[in-house]
Amino acid sequence: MDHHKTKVNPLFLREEELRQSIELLFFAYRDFTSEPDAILAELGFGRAHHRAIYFVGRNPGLAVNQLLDILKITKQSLSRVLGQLLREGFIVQATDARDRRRRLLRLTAKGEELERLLTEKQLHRVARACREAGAEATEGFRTVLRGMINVGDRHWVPLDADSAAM
Amino acid sequence: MDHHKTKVNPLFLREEELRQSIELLFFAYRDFTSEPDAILAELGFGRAHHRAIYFVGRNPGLAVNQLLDILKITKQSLSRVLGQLLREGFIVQATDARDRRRRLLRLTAKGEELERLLTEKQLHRVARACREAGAEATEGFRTVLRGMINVGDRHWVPLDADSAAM
DNA sequence: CCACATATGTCAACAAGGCTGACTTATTTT
DNA sequence: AAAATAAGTCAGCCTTGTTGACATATGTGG
Repeated sequence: MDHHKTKVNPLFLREEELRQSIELLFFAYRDFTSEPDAILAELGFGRAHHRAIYFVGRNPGLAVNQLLDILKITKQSLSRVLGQLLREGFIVQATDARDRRRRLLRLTAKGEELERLLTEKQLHRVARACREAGAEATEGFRTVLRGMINVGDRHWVPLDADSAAM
Repeated sequence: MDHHKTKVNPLFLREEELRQSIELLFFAYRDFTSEPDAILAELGFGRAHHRAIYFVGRNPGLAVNQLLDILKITKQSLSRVLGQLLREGFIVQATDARDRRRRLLRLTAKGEELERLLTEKQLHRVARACREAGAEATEGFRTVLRGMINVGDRHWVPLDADSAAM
C-alpha cells in the first residue's frame, strides 16, 4: 500500500523481512492460543490456568517459586489461579521433605486429563506446521525461537531433543 | 524429571519435541512483548495500543473493519484503545471517498515516533536471533510460523520478502 | 424509492488476569 | 537470636477482553 525504502541495514535482514517476522509471530501466537482459550472459557477458566497446568504437568514436583519464575507474574496473580486449581482438584501440593517451606506441585488425574485436552490442539497445530515445512525448517524454527528468549531463561528449554524441560 | 515414553507417533515429531516447541513459543513470546510493555506502562498505555499502532503504521489507510479482522477482537474493545489514540493525536482518520461509511486510519508523526520506539526493541530481538541462527534457520522459522496461522489469515503476511503486508 | 445490509460509534456492565502494597506464618540460614 | 526465604492472604487498581442494546450514516439490490 505504501512504498518501502528497502533499507540496507546492519541487521543482516532488511527491516521489511523483520517486520514480517514480527507479524508472523503475532498471528501464529494468536491462533495458537485460540483453541485452548475456547475450551477454557466453557469451563470458567482462562489462559492463565492453562499455563499453570501445563508447566506443572511438564515439571512434576515444581515449587511455587519456580512456577513464578517461569510465568514471570506476581505471586498474587498466580495465587488466584493456583488456588482455584487446588480447590477444584486439578493440582495437589505436598510439603517438600528437604525444605519444609516449599510446596511441590503435581497434577491429579483430573488435572492431567484437562492438560491433555487443552494442549492437544496446540500439539496438532505445531505438528502440522512442522510436518508441512520439513525437518530442516523445523530445526531452524526452534533455533530462532530459542535465540529470542532472554539468556537467563533458556535453561527451561533444553537444546537437545532428548532431555526433559527439568 | 519424569520419564517420557518416546512415543512413536504419526506426527513426524515425537511429543517431547513438540512440547519443547510449545514452550519455546511461550518463552519467546513472553520476552518478545516484555520490552514494549514496559515502555507502554510508563505512558499509561497497554499492549493493545501497540498492536493498533503497529498495524495502522504497516497498513496506512487501513479501515476499522480490517483492523478488527487482524486483531480478532470486538469493535467495543478496539474502540476504547483507538479512541484514546485518536484523542491523543497518535492516529488520524479520514472518510473514504469511495465508501463514505469507512474511516481510513493513518499514523501522525507523533504516532510514527511512538511506533518506532516500541517496535525497535522487537526488531532488534528478532534480528539478533535470526543473525545468530543463520539464513537457513531464519527461513525455516518463518515457514513454520506461517504454517501455524489459520489459512484464512495468511494473506496478511506475504510469502515473498518484497511485498508489503497489504 | 424503499428495504436491507454494512461501517462505525457509543453506553453499560461484567470477567480475567495482570499490578502494587501491606502483612502473616513457617521454616531455614547465618 | 536475627535475618532471609517460601508461601499465602486481603484489598484495591488497571487493561483488555466479553455481551447486549442501540444510534447514525451510507451503500446496494429489488
